[in-house]
This record gives sequence, C-alpha cells and structure tokens, in this order.
Amino acid sequence: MSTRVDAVTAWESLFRAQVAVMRTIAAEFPTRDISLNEYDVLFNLSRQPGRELRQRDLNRQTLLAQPSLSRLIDRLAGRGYVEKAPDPKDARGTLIRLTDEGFALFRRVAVEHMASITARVGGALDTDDLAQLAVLCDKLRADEG
Amino acid sequence: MSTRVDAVTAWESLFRAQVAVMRTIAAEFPTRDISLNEYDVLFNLSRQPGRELRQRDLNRQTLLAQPSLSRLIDRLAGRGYVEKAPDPKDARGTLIRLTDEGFALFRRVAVEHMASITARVGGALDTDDLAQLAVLCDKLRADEG
DNA sequence: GCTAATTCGATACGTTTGCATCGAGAATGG
DNA sequence: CCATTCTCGATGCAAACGTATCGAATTAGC
Repeated sequence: MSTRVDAVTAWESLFRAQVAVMRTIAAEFPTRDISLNEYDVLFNLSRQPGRELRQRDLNRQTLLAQPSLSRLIDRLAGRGYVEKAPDPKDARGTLIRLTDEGFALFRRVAVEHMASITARVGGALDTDDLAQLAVLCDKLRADEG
Repeated sequence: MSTRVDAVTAWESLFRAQVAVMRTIAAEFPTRDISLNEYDVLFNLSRQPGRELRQRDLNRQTLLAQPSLSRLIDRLAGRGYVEKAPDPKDARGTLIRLTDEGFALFRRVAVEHMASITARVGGALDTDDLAQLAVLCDKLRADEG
C-alpha cells in the first residue's frame, strides 16, 4: 500500500516546513518580553470566551508537559499577565484568566508576530495554496487519536 | 489584501496540526532509548552520503541553538552513536559521522516511529491529500528567507 | 454508600536548553 | 601581506523542561 510511504513523506515535509518557518519567525520574535511558549498560552486564552480556560484544557493545546505548563503559568501570574482561580465546577481544577495587562501584551506582540508570518508564509504561497494548506492541516488535526 | 489574513490562518492551521500529530507521535516514541531531538540528528546523518555532515549544516536542519546541538552531539558521541572528526577542508569545522551502532539504533527506532506516523497521519488523510500536502509544504519550506 | 481507580495540579530533582561569550581559523579588503 | 571582519564550535551559567511522585478531588463499579 502506498499510503504508508506517503504518510511518512507528507509528515516529513510538514515537519521540515514547520522548522524552516519557525526558525525565521522565532528569530524575529521579541523573546526579551515573552517566550514563544508563553505567547502561545496568551494566544489560546485570548480567543476563549471570558479569556479564561482550565489549565487542563490549556495543556491540551500545547506540547508542554503538565508540570512545565504549571510553572510557566506561575511565571506569567507572577508578572501579572494571568490570574489563577479555583474552578467552581471542579475543586481539583484551576481556571487561568488573561488579565487586561496580559491581553495588552499579547496584542502588542501579535502585531509584530503576524507581520513575520505574513512575510515568510505569504511570500512563499499564493492565496489558493494557503487556503488549500489550511484545509488539509485542519483535516489532519481534526482526526485526534 | 486578503493574503495577509490567509497567511496567518494557514500558519495557525499548520502549527496546530503539527502540535496535534506530534503529541501522538511523541507519546509513542521510545524516549528511554533516545530523545526526539537526538533521533532527528541521527535521521539527518543517516540520509547523508557517508552518513556524515558538518555540525554547522546539521544545525541548519533543526531548531536547536548552536550550543544545544554541540552538547547533544557530545552526548551521542559519549554513547558511541556518532563520532567527531576535524574537517580537513576547514580547520574550524567538525564532521559528525554516524557509527554503525548509531545507524542500527536509528533503524530500530525508525520502524516504530514510522508506524506511529503512518497510523496518525495516514489515518486522517487519503493518498491525494497527502501528496498535495507534501507539495505545499515543500513549496513553503523552499522559500528560505 | 463505599472502595478503587482516575483526574487534576503542584513539587522535587536531574537533564536539557538558550544566551552571552570566547578562542581559533578562514575570508575580505586595502 | 596585514588588519578587520566573519564563521565555527565550545564553555559558563541561569532559565526552562521532563520524569517521577504526591495529595486532593472526582468518577466508576460494586
């Protein structure tokens, strides 16, 4: 069956493309202000209703191990960008909420970051390619398991 | 211009897909034997003629910072999976060569790893999708800058 | 309703990573 | 040919990460 080989090849291409693009983007990222992992957390919170999310759900969006995210959040909380509150629905859980200051930081960084992405990604693919790529990647992500 | 928005959307999709797939793959990876970054180094060496590469070139394939790769290689060398030799063409450079033991380890791990990829990626997209995705990602990667 | 198994987040601890910097060698420019 | 600049890889050091483990809370099975 050729799908076996094709799947590995496609993943290889996707992974290398991700590395290539990420290198450019990371080089232009304002790491002094915030790390990419921290940005990713702010990003995920920002698009949530009420700008809050359970730590458990936040963890599912990233590749970070649970203890790593736990401490990353403590660092963000220490700098005033997020707040931690117990989940009223589940006493085990913790709700992480983006503060106004955190949202302001996110928006400020997002502007530069999106410009980097537009330059690197938009410069390599035309509109049709971009749309196609997004569809395929969404399909790939959807199939959890 | 709508390409601005599309580029950011497409990158977002690609990145999230990469995270989703990587989570599955990493969970099934034999981390006891070797880390994913270490595997990536062995992988890159394995497909090189003579199975050797300059550390500088190796560095361009990964997202690791130069000192991190330097020490990762030292660890691999300490375990006998690679060997370091001065580059006769350039006395600054170091050639990293995959040993037979390193190649054997790579092949052993690659079997399981490719099975993980096939299951996760091949299960979500059909052959046409996979081919399309590979083309788009290669195009995206090609445009370095 | 009670016990066992699971989930959630935090902490201890060793490992890995990145940033800053260095010395040695190679390229550049006069 | 010499001085300046750049490239390559290594090391000091602090920050961040992952594995193992724990206590508290919830869920599942009897």
